[in-house]
Amino acid sequence: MKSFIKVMKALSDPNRVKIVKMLQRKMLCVCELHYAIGMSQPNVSKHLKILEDAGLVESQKEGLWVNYYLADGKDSPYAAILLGNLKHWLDDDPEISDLTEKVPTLDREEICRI
Amino acid sequence: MKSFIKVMKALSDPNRVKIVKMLQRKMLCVCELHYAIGMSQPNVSKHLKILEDAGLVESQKEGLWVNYYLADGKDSPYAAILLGNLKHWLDDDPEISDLTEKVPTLDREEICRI
DNA sequence: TTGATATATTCTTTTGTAGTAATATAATTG
DNA sequence: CAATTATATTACTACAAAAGAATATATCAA
Repeated sequence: MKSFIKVMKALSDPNRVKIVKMLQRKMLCVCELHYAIGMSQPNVSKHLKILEDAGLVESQKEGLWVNYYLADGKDSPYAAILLGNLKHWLDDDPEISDLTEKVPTLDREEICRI
Repeated sequence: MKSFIKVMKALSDPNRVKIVKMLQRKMLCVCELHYAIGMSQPNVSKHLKILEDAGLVESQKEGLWVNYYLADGKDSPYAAILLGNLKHWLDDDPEISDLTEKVPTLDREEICRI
């Protein structure tokens, strides 16, 4: 029950859903999400932690950056199914599509080094 | 986005998940849920309203009783899919199975008329 | 080692959600 | 109509979650 609730709660916040939808396009670091969504960096970090705790997202360090990407679902079957559903869901939401269309143009070298 | 968030929020509460799992077995009235889960009657009513707003549950009056049952999913595709998933999910959870096993024995004539 | 940069954590404030208690509504029965 | 009963609503309290600000950690570069 607990792990199911964790997944549901993690996906109950619009900002976290935005993050998930963006990560569907490609792996992103914190500052790219921070820049694209317009959320504070600490906030992005906290939301990513919640998504990671729920088994929806994984991360890997790459020097100074931390790459976040969608989990494969081995940890949580609930997360796996929901991530599968979210592949098609919400694509027609303007707030979402605005963001996901931005993703391919994000260049962390340009965004973060300021 | 809004309707998706509504469904996720509705399913983010253990008590509401319990209600959904019980309604998988059969249609129930408020006092049956109140009695079985041990939650106060006003609380059950409020949770049912949240589930109904999310499109997960529907209701129909029958005299003094109000019968609640799982929605068919015409209102919300998100609700429909999640309800589908929840058919197999959480069946092995002891807290859930204790409740769902009780469902067939619930007799509203006996429970509510006191 | 010092400085710079990306990320994480903590603290505080604000907002939202769950629970309880009391009361209101609505349908049924006598 | 009055009394009863199932459900809904409201007001209030307690707790959890979200955002912002400040600071800490960790890695890289010079």
